[in-house]
Amino acid sequence: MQFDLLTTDPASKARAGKLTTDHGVIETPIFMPVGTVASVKGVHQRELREDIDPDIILGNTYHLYLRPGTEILQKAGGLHKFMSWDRPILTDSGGFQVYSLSNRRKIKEEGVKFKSHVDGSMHLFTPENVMEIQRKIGADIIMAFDECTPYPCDYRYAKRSMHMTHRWLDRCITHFEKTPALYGYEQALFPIIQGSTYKDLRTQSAEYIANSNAFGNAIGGLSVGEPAEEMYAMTEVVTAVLPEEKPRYLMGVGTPINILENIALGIDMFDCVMPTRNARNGMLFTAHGTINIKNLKWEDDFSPIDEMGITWVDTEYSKAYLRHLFKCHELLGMQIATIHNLGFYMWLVREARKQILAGTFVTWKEMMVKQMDKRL
RNA sequence: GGAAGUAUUGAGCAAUUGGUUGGCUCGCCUGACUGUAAAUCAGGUCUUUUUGAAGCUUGUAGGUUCGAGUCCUACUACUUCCA
Repeated sequence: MQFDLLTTDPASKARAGKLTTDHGVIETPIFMPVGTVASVKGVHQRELREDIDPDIILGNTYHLYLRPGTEILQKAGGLHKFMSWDRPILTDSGGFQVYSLSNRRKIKEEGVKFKSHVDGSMHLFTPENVMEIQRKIGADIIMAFDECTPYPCDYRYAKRSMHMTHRWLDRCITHFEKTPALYGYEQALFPIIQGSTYKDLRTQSAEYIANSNAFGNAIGGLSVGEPAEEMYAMTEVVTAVLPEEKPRYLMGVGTPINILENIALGIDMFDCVMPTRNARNGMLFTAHGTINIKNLKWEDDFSPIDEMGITWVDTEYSKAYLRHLFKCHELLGMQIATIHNLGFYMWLVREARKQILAGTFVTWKEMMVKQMDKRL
């Protein structure tokens, strides 16, 4: 696996790079669609490949461990084969579930005891077994097991949690190095910076994570409800510490505007459920603002979903038709909206990359941020 | 022609022995959604009002009663059964 930093924007900290994996090249900055349980909800792999065309997608360790389980995934020959996706995959470790399933788990130094949201059974996640599970899932990039703290989070807790995440990282690395890749291609482990919204903790965590000398570095614990300004402030603090020559992944972000702002701060990789989830709930992202397609005002608007026509669905279908599908709870509506949103997100990061390479990123970004900050 | 039953806010249902109907579900309208317990969740949805609040309401018209969606009478509409 290799990361080549191609350009750094002179007017910002934005970067364009190239991450080469055994499953293909990832051009950064990149947005990674989320496919939690071995499916990017609402789209076929063929549509994903041909219409949306992301360089990499996400899976989730906690969810895949529960269903179908590591045994099945191993029998299948790994997640790529199981889900028929031959491009790169990144798996999150389950650290986010420590946060989002907070009422069904207990955190200890040893690890986290989970009550399954599927059948209520008890499971223990430790840095060690999370590495093993991720080896068996077989994603190209795997994540360290961390605690994603909520917002707001008091300083003492954030500090204690951060240190535990660091200790967990050491255990992750030790165990990762002890366990071989199972399917004949390389896997890289990304450590995760925590520290909530405290600059000193973030700096400290970034230093610790940078010292682990991993292939790439991730920023976690953001986009959990804090104001965007705080998120940007934390990104800035952290990127100042992280090595230039390694990819930086901001986990769980975000809105199109969040993504552009964080690209400007030096982030290379993003993932977020927003384009897919919001699509299923009737929200469309466009270059000119967001659309709630369920709104009455689209009832007789026969103009294309999106004049830009990034994906074929944009011009194939009208707003009135898409609204109709949503009002009737037709599955097709969610599929169309998902293809549209993911197509738009991919266009956004690809265009950002072009602008960075052309040296025009900042002007373009300012224009886009202004333009997208609207409801249609 | 005869008999029985039903009538509540867009729809469908609820509402103690008569004791504040405006409660529920759906629909509709509007929000929300950031490493997916999410095709989910929240709010609104009789009228007037900017809020606060005020007012009207259980097919129609009467009656009994301190008090009627609930009991009685007539009418109207619908449903079912018998001719």
